[in-house]
Amino acid sequence: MNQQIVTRIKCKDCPIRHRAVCSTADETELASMEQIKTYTTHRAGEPILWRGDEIKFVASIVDGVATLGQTLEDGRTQVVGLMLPSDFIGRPGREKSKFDIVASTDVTLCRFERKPFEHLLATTPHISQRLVEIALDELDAARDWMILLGRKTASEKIATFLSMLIKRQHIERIDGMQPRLALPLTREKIADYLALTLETVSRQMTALQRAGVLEFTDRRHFNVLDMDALRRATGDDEPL
Amino acid sequence: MNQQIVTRIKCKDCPIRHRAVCSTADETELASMEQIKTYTTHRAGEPILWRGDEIKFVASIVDGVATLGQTLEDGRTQVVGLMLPSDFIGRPGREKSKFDIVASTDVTLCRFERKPFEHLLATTPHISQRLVEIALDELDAARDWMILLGRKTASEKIATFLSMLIKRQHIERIDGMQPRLALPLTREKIADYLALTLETVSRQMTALQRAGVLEFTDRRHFNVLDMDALRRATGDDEPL
DNA sequence: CGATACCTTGACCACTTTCAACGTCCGTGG
DNA sequence: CCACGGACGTTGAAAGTGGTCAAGGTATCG
Repeated sequence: MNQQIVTRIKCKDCPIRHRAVCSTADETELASMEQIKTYTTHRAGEPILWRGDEIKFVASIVDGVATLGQTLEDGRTQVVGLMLPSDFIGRPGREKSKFDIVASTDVTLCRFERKPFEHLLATTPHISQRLVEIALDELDAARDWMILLGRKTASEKIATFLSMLIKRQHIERIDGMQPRLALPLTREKIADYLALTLETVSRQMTALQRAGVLEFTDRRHFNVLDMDALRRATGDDEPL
Repeated sequence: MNQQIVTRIKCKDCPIRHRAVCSTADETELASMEQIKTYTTHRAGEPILWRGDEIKFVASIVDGVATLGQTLEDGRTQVVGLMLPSDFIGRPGREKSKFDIVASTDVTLCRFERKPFEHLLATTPHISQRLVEIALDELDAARDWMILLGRKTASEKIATFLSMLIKRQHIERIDGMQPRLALPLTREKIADYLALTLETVSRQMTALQRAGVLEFTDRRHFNVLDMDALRRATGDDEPL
């Protein structure tokens, strides 16, 4: 698993303090979390947890991007979730993982051993309530992704994916500046997330560029030139 | 909304008593639920809740089948969840529904007004814990469906759908008897659930019948002749 | 008995995949 | 510093799966 323990950061100074599972914890509760947490890092491409593995820990993503994936017996794969900073990994109350979790960029986790965390949950209503909210939000997100997978065209899928990245990374247009984005996934992983092939992903991104909607500066970075056009291209009736 | 209030059934005699949100409630807790519950019925085809509607109530499905659906602006639709008896409808803590909920067969609900139910949740840990389990199970189910939508072929989708019906309705093969199934959805709704067209659904079902895997007695009922073949046709590596 | 909703089947077509070749970036080691 | 190798990405042509359009069949309910 090749993880490294890194220097502890104080919860107070944590970049995800106000969004993660700990966001509703008060000072005392935060102190007890601080005692049992560990930071670990995983290099891009490394697995964090395989399907079928025993779940020994849960964690919040502090930095980086990980994917939650599934595989059919003949090797077809589907990414079923994209985990960004503040997202929660693992499942209290479950022994084994149903999904592969893989670091897509370098990832830093704020990690809790499962048993102590379950104890914390049982004794800290603030944290368990927050976990319910997180689970319900993920359920909504999963259901939104189902209409994308089932009913959207390749170009709508790409536009929706890029819009989602902009939204979830809280990237705002500041006075006329065009939003600049980094793709945290390879074309192949994007394809696995959108249920396309990597060739189709490549072609559709090229098409969006040719249509003047965006402009790649290199293969992992682009500027959005026409945000409204991008939104219209998602096929959704409301801004994502 | 055209709903009818029907005679109350005692919780003790309720067919979903041991599986629904109330399953972990003790006698006292059950008594307080009994006080605030109402039974309502909805005829096949009637909407139970539209997207954007205020969520005035939550409910368990006692009998029948309902679908949870979404629509794109040009009318493309996707069913994102199939609600069977004991499943939970509605979202405590949310003001508005994100999905259309439609009765697919005649449906009987055990219904709670949202506010009193939220009060119950806050004061009854057994019930809120059960609701978390339900939400996490639904999240897993949604993610399983994502690989079906994204990566399975039309015939695998049909086989998976039929296998799921058999599993979720707890239909067992009793001494050599072949499982007999009722389809609770029209071909069109099945298509909306599997992200196919109704024509493809029809063709693939015919193909399964011609392959000797199943046998339709009429268009809404069939016998499974070869359960193993059906499982193999799902594309999954483990029996669903 | 007729109207309507539901289902089946066929022919054709389009979008995405597949297969293949080539191009580009980046890290490593000579 | 440059050359090599491997991973990643682009583009083109051909093929295939499922969609679309169309016609006809069947069950059910008034």
